[in-house]
Amino acid sequence: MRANCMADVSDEKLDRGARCIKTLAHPLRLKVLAVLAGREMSVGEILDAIGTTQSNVSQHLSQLRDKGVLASRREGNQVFYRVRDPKLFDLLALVRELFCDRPVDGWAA
Amino acid sequence: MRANCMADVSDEKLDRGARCIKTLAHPLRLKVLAVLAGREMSVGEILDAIGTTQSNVSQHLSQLRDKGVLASRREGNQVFYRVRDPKLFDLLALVRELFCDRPVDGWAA
DNA sequence: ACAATATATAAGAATATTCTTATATTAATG
DNA sequence: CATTAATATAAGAATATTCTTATATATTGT
Repeated sequence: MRANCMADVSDEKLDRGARCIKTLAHPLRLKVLAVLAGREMSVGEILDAIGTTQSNVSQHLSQLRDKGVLASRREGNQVFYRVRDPKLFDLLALVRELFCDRPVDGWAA
Repeated sequence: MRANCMADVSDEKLDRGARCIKTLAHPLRLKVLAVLAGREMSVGEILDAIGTTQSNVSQHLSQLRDKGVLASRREGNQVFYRVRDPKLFDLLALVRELFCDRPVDGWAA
């Protein structure tokens, strides 16, 4: 049954699926997820860790939150982001396993 | 250790990872994968199942093959494509699990 | 209320992806 | 070898994404 789990998927669902996957398909967003692995961080901390403009980080964070990948929480002046579901890292590990020659090395050719 | 599996990933590797994920991030390419679940198919058969131009399908198939998602085999006049690693469907199932409210329903809001 | 800090949003320029159209390649057949 | 069928490739137009710059909003402290 596994092999057939994708049969008869409607075009609309394929669109939504593609949009979801697209959410993960950007180096800065992957870096955000890497940095957020395990812990919660404020936008400022993420900004320091990532290295781009404040506006750019903010936009990527919004995108990740809008798609349900991240959750956020305001505390006074700051906003903290976290990965909503740790299964996400299983997914990313699977991506590596599938696309990498030598998984230990990280993302591959 | 799981939560930290993405720490210290180089920018270059993030780029490659994003490109890999991007390969899956298109409705027509997802549809190709759905259609190819389990079986091997010729370009012509895929074309019939997908519904777009011959050129367009061919380009998406190339992209999927170049990234290692699909493998191809020529037999006389025709070229047959297949999913290289069935783990791909585990990955897609995880995407659904993560992004869908009701997984049974398919890709979700 | 005002200034300072942290974050978000808007608008458009820069860039990348996708699609369309036309043409090329490859293999089979008469 | 000319023709047909199947698939691939090239070039550019159409479209979508990302980044930059400027500005807005929210919260805290004075």
